[in-house]
Amino acid sequence: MSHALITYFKQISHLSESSEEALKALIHTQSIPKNQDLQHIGQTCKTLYFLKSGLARIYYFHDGNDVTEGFYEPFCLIARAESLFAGVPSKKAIQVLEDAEVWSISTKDLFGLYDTHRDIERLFTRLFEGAYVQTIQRIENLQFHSADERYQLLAQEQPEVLRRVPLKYIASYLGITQVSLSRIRAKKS
Amino acid sequence: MSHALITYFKQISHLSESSEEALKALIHTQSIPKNQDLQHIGQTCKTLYFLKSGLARIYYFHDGNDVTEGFYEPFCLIARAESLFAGVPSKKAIQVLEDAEVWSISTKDLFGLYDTHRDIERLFTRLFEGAYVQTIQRIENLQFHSADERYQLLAQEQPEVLRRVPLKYIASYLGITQVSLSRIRAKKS
DNA sequence: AAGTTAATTTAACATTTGATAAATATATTA
DNA sequence: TAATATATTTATCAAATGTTAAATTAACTT
Repeated sequence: MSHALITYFKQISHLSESSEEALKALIHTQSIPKNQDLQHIGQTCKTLYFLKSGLARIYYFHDGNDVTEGFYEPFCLIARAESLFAGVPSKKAIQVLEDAEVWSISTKDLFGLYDTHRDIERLFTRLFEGAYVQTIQRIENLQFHSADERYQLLAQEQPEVLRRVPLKYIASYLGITQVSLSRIRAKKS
Repeated sequence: MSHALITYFKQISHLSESSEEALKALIHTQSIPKNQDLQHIGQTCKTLYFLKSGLARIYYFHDGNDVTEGFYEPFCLIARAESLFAGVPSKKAIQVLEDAEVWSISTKDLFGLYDTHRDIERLFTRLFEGAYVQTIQRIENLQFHSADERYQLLAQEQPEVLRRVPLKYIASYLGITQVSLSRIRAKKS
């Protein structure tokens, strides 16, 4: 029986039959209702998530304000890498924005497979490299584009987010206030 | 004879005697004069750099303007990861800001050691994880701090940069104009 | 050292974005 | 459906940052 997540993994990096089975055994599936946290602020990141359906965000509080760090669509690796790799509690939470089906993998279990299954190690190294590259590109975006341009870029890269996510979450992701975002949208139409 | 870079590596992650030797054999040393590019725009990243002395930056052009992406001090991994991991030419260059001694390692040679020297693979995975974590933290900084706050943060984290780097490079790193930066500094004193 | 170039500061004004509050629209619940 | 809570837009004014140009300072060259 093929597993959609494993199928996706195999597009990223080759997996042996045995690695495929070993990895499949680690994947848990959960249903999470809209607006619920998948991981809370203060927990150390020890689980990797992938959405089967729905939409999620990572958020934190800055001076009491809710700030969205990123939006995540199905099959995209969701993890708080700054906590995972530093081994410290995360100031960020993962929240599901719609009723969602979620796949999760314990990092402890996963890393335990690295010694005997190098292809699995390679796969996840690749996934994290991809996430790293996206993070670099996001800096370019934040560093030298106006709020307006950042909005256009989001519209290009994650159009679903604009359609399905409340503006208040989008505004902080773009680094502006809701009011500013509302103005930017008003100019378009 | 101990090699300063290897000594640094061993603080990050354990290396066997043989890995230490294999790695040492890959390290090249060069002297680069002030303001010279170590890698040019358009080249695909195939070399990792570490400064023995001096100071460097990664920069690119946005709408004809020189934008500094980051500053690098001795022993810090310098690479254009978005090019290395995607295998595409980089829009960014690496420039030395002072006369510098540079260690370099070919990624092809390095990756060739991964199969036989897992501790080397682990070491570099760690180095890139560290760079990734820093990139995430930089986003937090850019996303919700004023120009003033971003300047203070740089002063805390890389005070040497403020002392030794021309303001024009610092301004674009902070995502503001030179004139704005000058104003911010004027307020302090 | 004088002359030249480059870097930094200052000033004046324009534009963008923030803050606050009120008005409107949309979604949720009894 | 009515009532209530949430989300979004609009308006006004204040603050931050951008743009351009000129003045000053520092660095480099002959």
